[in-house]
Amino acid sequence: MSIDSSAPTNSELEILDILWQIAPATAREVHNELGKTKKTGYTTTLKIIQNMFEKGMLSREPKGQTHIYSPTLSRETVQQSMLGGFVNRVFGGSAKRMILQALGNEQPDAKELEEIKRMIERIEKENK
Amino acid sequence: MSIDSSAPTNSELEILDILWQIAPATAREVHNELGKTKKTGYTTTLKIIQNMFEKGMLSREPKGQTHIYSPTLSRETVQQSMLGGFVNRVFGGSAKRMILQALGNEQPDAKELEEIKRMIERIEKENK
DNA sequence: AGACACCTACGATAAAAATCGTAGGTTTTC
DNA sequence: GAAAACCTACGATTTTTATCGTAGGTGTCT
Repeated sequence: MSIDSSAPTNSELEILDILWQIAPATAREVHNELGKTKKTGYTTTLKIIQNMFEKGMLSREPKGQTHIYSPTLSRETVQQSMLGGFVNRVFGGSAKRMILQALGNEQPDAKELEEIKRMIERIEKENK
Repeated sequence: MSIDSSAPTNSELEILDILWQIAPATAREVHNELGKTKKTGYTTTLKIIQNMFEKGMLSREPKGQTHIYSPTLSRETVQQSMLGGFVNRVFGGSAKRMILQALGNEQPDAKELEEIKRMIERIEKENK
């Protein structure tokens, strides 16, 4: 068993990423988007989408002879749970260490730093 | 091909985690540590360690009839590259969005927030 | 020397993920 | 209404990861 059984695989994440932008959409539409950066067959995309539906990651509605798919979870929800798993696995559960490393390595620009600082100050006020 | 071909799998990461603490160490020693939280056989641990050696993730030296293993990359280096891959895959490359999400969800305590703020201010000074 | 304990290497198996081919059904178009 | 162009479902294959069993070597203890 995996650490987070609801974590999408990389291929699933690519599909979610597209669906979060264009949902509701058919498998064909997802595949066309995917085709811009990937060269796999249509049935491959379809199969992964069907697997995701089986797992409950996508919902679907029939339309004519095809299906229209949508993600069941929001981008934020999935990001949050994946972030939690990642921090646990890679940073021993310490979000602080992960953030410090990200700040050190990714060199965010001044505007981004300000935004992060504002976020921290807001949290500090809430905790007071 | 995966997005980051040097990314350790979860099992590999568990072993790295132990080796970063006790290296240099034999497969048996790693397995004993691992046994505290996992109940897999010794040959399983050994096989993963051998695969990691094949991939270049571990170096080893013979000692008597056994081998002594060490990670070839530091914890910080691996964390950094995994973090980069994760931000790309899950947050579309935006470290800022990832950090904001982490701050919002993980509820770090006041001391940690201060530490992060100090880090930001240090970076801001460097950029001036 | 014989028994026991330990080690390695190697291949077998299992499970999960990714990929594709094919068969069979609509819809569209001439 | 036949042909072309879609669609779906389903199974087969490949690849990767995880797991273990077994065969065989080296050393140790009595």
